[in-house]
Amino acid sequence: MKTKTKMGAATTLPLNQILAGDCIEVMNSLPEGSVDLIFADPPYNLQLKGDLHRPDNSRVDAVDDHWDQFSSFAAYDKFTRDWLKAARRLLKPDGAIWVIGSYHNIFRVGSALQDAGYWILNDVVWRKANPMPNFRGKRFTNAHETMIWASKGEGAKYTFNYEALKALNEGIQMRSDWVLPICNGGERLKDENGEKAHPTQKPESLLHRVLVGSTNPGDVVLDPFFGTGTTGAVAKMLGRDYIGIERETAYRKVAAERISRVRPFEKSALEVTQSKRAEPRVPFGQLVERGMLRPGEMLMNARGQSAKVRADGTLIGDDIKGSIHQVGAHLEGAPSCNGWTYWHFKREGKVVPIDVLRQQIRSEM
Amino acid sequence: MKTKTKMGAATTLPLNQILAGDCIEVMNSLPEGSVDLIFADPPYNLQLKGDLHRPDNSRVDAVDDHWDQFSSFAAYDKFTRDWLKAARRLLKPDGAIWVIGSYHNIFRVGSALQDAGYWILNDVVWRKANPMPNFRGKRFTNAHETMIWASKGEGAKYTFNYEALKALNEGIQMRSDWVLPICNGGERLKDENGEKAHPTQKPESLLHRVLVGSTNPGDVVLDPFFGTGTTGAVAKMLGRDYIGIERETAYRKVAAERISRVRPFEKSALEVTQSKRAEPRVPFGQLVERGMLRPGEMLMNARGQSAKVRADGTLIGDDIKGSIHQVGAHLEGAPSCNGWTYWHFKREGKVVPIDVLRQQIRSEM
DNA sequence: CGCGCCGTTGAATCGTCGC
DNA sequence: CGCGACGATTCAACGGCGC
Repeated sequence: MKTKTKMGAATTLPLNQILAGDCIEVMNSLPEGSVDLIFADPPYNLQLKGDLHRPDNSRVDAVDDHWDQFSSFAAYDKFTRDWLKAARRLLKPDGAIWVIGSYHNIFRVGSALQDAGYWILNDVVWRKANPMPNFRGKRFTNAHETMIWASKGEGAKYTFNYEALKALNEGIQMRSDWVLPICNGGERLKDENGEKAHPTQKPESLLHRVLVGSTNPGDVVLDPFFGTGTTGAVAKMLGRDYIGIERETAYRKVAAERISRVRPFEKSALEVTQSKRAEPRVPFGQLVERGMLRPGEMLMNARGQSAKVRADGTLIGDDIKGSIHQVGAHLEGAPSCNGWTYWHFKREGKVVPIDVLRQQIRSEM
Repeated sequence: MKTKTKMGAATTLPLNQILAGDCIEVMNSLPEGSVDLIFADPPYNLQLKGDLHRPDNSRVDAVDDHWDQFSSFAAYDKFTRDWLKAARRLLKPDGAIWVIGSYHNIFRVGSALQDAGYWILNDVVWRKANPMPNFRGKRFTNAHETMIWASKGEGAKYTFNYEALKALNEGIQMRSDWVLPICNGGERLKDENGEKAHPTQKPESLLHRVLVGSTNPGDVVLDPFFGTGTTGAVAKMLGRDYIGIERETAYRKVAAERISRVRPFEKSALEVTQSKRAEPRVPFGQLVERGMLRPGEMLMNARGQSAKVRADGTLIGDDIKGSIHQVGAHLEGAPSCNGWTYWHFKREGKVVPIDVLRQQIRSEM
């Protein structure tokens, strides 16, 4: 696994390392536009009675009056806006960000994301298969957390491996609610005393879905609140490069040991079901040029209507000339039409979609 | 059913009526501290542009109504803060509020609630059993909406009928994620032309759970964005008093007719919420995400043929890629194959069908 | 009457490339 | 940046109709 190999705009990108320090300062020291994906699990230490600290570690005396409550939100908002701004600088133009939180902080985070210019693509609910019950019976069992997935701005491109996620879900497109168990059992990291090493360790299954869905092998994934390194561990498994930032020495130690034990999956297993969009374009005219279809030959649609192939790869119907797509759309009175699946030709008595010929060309490429 | 009977702090409370006008002005005309619960379904500010077509080229009937148009986030925020302030004035000290929204607006709403001094009790996810798919394959199916439940402030009392909800949930503590179908079929109200009367009518099952859980019979429930009156209809069924506020004459008319047809204490709404579930579907990909099977690992059939597991939950054999079922069917030359019983993996020298892993997941759900 | 097939529909921020 | 061309893309529920 490579370390310190990719060059950024200004300085070297420290790949597959856990950087020590405050995430905002560290992010500001990294080269602009160098990261494909950010996954962030920021602290949400709001409203925790008895042990309330602001994100800057100053202690909050009391939250029993309205003013102090507001000041606490204001401090959290400032912290959120600051780290989101630093994160935004690091993202490539076509990069994306995931942030996870609960009702204590996710509304602050979502608003700050929108205000900073990020473009929300989905909010995704992690529905915990085995949440902790609400012991006092005063509220609903808090059985989910919310993730926000956002691109760098409206109109920005982003990576979405639609077909791979659909495959993960056995052929049905992946929904915005994910049912996954919380992290426990052997996956839950323990410290020297046998206590859990981190209070909110995220399950690897969650990161697996995030990274399979919104990155490609070789992409750089940054986690500014690395904790015990679930993001790094799954990135390594999946052949992605990671950069972790973590303030606490104890977490960095646990994370480094954990990741060193991870064995990456073999490369061939990382190739994932591809979308047709990724396939090379084949102009319809090539079918004519190659003699797979002859000028003058008739194509048919499902309703038995036909159009004639011309030497330049256009079709001519009763009252329209144009591409396979245009003539199809015209006949259907539809705004658009995929001519490849719409039109058929006859060979040895059988009616075959012309897409078969395109597949043949692609397989030879 | 009573109307205009309860006395507020200053003036008469107009019970079981639909008030015409802007909700902020109307709320400001009602007596302070007079309402037990507010349920609000404000405009979502969807920001839709252009048309969207299904793969069959039919056009999606978008929510493009004038009431959902805002010029900016700032304008939406001002609107939200204003109506939340007016609502807060109306609430009794031990009252509570529910607001529903999607990722377009819910983060603005949640932040505004917190800033106004409300105390969030839960965020509750409505997981739609039958959402509209993502037709272009560019994002996750937007399969849920989010509701925020908040008391008037930290430490305020609020109504929570724990046992009633537990009973509704077959004896298990009610969770923060509710699986309910969207409103269609006979429940969906139509106008004179047979078109849907309102673009975003909420299902009665949703309101049923909200009102059973957070009000008592005789409580006053206010809905400032009444629409076609689902809140009023369910309140009447359950023996609660309602106050609706709605700007659009057409919606008020439909709502009034609808509510007049409601018989109180009908049990039908109860039946709606309790749909018996078949065994939950477990996608094979979950075994991979959860680390029960490793990408790169080999599965075997009874004849000793094998295929390799990939990171997206597909298999790759000698000459075929696809789902566990597809690859199995291919190897057998059969039209179909149950991959769950067909494929086996090795653990500690023993060969085990993968269905064992599926059973394990189901037992955790 | 029942079953299966077909058409319709739902709070949707739903392309990308080349010229 | 605008414009035109290419061409990719859907799940569950319900109602109506035909057999």
